[in-house]
Amino acid sequence: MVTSSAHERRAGARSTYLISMAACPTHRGLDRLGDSWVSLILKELADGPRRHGELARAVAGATQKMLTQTLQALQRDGLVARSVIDSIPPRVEYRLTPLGETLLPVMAMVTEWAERHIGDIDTARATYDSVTSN
Amino acid sequence: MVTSSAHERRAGARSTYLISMAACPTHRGLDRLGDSWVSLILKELADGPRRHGELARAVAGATQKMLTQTLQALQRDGLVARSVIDSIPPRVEYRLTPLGETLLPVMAMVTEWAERHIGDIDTARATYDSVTSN
DNA sequence: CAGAATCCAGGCGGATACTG
DNA sequence: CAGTATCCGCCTGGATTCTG
Repeated sequence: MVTSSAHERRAGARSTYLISMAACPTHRGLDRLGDSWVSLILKELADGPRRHGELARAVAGATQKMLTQTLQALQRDGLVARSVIDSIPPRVEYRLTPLGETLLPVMAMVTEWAERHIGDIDTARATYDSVTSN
Repeated sequence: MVTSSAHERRAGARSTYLISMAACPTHRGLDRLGDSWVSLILKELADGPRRHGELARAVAGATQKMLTQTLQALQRDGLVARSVIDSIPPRVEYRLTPLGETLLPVMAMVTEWAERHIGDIDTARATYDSVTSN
């Protein structure tokens, strides 16, 4: 099993605070979106279906392992659909499900925010570092 | 140093693919927001300044270590401001910076999406699991 | 009360090799 | 081409203890 987040897992181990956060949808949602390669994959699939190999190239930097793993997680959550056209060689296509498409506007907003403010963050970071560590 | 994301660090280690993702603002933004406790802290600070202890209680489930660590990261990114009113016992207040406040609409949208669709995700997940593992 | 410091298990993700 | 399986180092985050 590849799916449940670190928190879910740990929450299962000890008994406490299941209540306080496990049920928070926002937290859970961000947990998915934050999952390292999700944003890149989603961005790629936003333009239409992609084959496995195409994704591998587009999302360069992701290990093949991570790519498959992430795609499976997205599939499990019903955000991405996988279809096999078995021929030789095999073709596998991934596409957004309708549910997955509802994510695009959200992603767009995050992107807009990030592009607008990433500079401020870098500045703040540089300032903080120079003040702190010298 | 507590700050740089797993990817940044690993990207530094090996030389490849710095190009393809390190610079993507969306990815970087989500990397922050996805940071496990950020959403909960932000949610709390959205209603106004909070003391350390208040946050500790509100974000129950976070270790003291994680709380401090996350707050420092947010501070470094210029999203949260820390002010010390030194008295005995000491008071420390955290509040959103103006930059941090620009995040609230984004968070709101994520929250709305999550609340609306988290059910679908759970359904999809249950279906997937029952099909896969039986 | 706020937080820094240390110790340590367990999980994450990279590299590699192998199947249909 | 698409995907699985195994091995393993490193980082993350929890528990605990100690200051101002």
